[in-house]
Amino acid sequence: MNMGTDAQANTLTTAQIEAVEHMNGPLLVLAGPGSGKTTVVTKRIANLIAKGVPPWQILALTFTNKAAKEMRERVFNVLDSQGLHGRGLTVSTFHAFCARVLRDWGDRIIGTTTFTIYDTADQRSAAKAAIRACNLNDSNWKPASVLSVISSAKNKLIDVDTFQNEASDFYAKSIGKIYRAYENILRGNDAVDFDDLLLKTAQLLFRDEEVKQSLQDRYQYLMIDEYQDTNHTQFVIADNIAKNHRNICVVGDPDQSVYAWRGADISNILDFEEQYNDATIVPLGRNFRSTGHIVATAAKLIEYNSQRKDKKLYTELEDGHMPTILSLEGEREEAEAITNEVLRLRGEGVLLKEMAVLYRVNALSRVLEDAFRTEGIPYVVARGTAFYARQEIKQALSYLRLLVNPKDDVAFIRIINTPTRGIGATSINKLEQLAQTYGLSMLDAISEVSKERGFTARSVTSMKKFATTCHQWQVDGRSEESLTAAGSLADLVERVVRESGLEQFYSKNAAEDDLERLENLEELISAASEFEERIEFEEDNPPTPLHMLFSFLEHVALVSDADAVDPENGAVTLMTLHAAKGLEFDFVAIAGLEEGLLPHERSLFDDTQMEEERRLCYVGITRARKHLLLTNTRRRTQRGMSNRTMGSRFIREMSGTSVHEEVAIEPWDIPDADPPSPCEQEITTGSVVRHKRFGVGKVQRIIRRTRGSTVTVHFDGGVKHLVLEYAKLELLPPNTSTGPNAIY
DNA sequence: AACTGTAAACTTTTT
DNA sequence: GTTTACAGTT
Repeated sequence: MNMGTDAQANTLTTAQIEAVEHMNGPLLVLAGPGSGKTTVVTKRIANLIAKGVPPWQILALTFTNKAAKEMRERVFNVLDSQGLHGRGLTVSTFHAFCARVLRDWGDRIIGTTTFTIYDTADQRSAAKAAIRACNLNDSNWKPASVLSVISSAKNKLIDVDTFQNEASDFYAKSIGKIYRAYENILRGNDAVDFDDLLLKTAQLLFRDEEVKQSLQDRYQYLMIDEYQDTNHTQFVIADNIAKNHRNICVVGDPDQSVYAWRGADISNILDFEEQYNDATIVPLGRNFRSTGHIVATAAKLIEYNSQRKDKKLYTELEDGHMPTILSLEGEREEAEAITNEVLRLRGEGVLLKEMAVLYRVNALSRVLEDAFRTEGIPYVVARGTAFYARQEIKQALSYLRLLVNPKDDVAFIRIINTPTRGIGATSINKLEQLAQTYGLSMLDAISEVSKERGFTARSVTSMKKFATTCHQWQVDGRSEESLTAAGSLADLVERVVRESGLEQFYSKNAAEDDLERLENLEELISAASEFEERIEFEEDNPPTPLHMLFSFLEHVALVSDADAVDPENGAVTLMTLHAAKGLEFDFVAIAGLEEGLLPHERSLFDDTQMEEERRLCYVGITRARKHLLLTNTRRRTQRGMSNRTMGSRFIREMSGTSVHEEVAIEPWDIPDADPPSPCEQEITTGSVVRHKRFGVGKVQRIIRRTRGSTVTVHFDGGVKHLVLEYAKLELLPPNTSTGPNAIY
């Protein structure tokens, strides 16, 4: 597995050379998949340095830590070969960069530089508390949906004041109130969420001339990768840094924009020419990665998107193997077909680390994992975030967070009684009240706890002991002794795991999952130790364990799934299509090409979302260098229910001279063990069907087409013409009576 | 206060 | 099929 194409060795195309040698002024590189984008970016950075730009004046922003790491390594390699060095060069993710800015200047905008970064679960707790604080019913106001509104506001640079000013209806006004309460909670806890990292940095650039000057002066050259996936707030940050020198280079591909749902604003890349009207534009259309049939298939698919600039994608590589589309009976068979292909290709000498299986939703990984395990094929699931979401890890991290940020009440509440130490819900509520009235953090409020205030003797003792332990950790984390001690971060983490009682708590039972939790805690300690070894710091200014802990917690908060992809591993990678962006493999399998899965059901009725699904599929296809296998099933079990499926429209769109279609199961060959229920029989004239909205009706007429068959159904409420594919009609036994109250 | 079992909701994708 | 929330029991 590799990022970027090395295949082209040292010869660059004219277009690539133009991009590499461009120095000053805005530059837009429109880089199709496999067009040597990473090569161009790395060589361009190296070229800037070779031409005398000090490395520390260059800022390169990527999407994942893994991409940043890879880019940094490749730049350093190029520099090494030229006898140059890149010390001080900043290659970072957008979020990590903003976190660093706020570590330096955060006191000017959020009142602290020692903030905690809240993850999704922490955000949910804060949002719940905010909803409660507004006296709103949290069954009507779901934390998740409220948060998504707040998040998309923040991604558009809309702060609380603006939001409330613009709120006109009851709904928006209520959300505005929750937004404000949520912000108050975060500020009170010295915490930021993911979106705050961007929003607060952008605001800082607006409001604080000194910060703006400092950043503008330092970063004379700005480079942004995956520009099609940046949101408006990110644009504002970049624009403000580059405003004066205008040395901004953005690289991206509108056809690979797959994060609109997360606030990515495709107009950032589409309007770049207008924003920077003297921009040089370099299109890279030649694909160096994939063989001819694969490129042709991808090109064919993406042409179905209407909202796009036509861009030719071509290759001069040989045609190679045809992509195979394979239809299987169920997901077990699908997984088996994929492992079979993996084994076959391994026999041909393809390395396992050069193979990947991609899917639309994480839930699909389970069956695939089973198949890989039974076949004994090494595999890695790219799910970097999952580890840190485990309860025992979250608990350990909460202890660590409280250590560096005593105001973090969300962390406090999570661990004050884990492991159980006799402090129940009532005591915690009372403590919360107490903290509120005194304007203290919950941890600090413990000093005000007493029997006179209505706490039980047991809880008072427990709480005081808890506070003392936390305090001791803080003191030791700052101590001079451990300041220079090697392994101090890992030691600190280990100590907290032990002294918090977590270790003992999970050692008590011999239960299998407790054993696993213990192992995970061990793994957290090794992760800390690994982090410690890797981190770079100025020699004259070694960090205290507490500082190290800050960086570690920040690192942990900003990992992405794709970061878990280990190029050294001799294993097949399993991951979502989203996580696969920017990667490439010799062999790629994409599972679940079915209507409702890819494209996902939530995109079926929205053209814009449908186009994003198509781009996602396009991204998947273009990850493959030589071998591509696309699979689907006739029936799939989801949420414990087995359902019939329909082949993805994308298959139809791709099929043609460049792909090879196979049906492993004949359409009528449905296994006897699982006889068809009435619902699975075909709808014909006279069939009685049920529609979600219109109720039960009788089919009067069917017009069959390869695409978009229509049915005319006589419902009680009238005659309707429906597109069979979309209507999701449920077939009922022929003699069912029709009518509004008819029950199957 | 702590633990146990059952009901309900739930998954798109993620920094 | 999995996770979370809540009610009921000790």
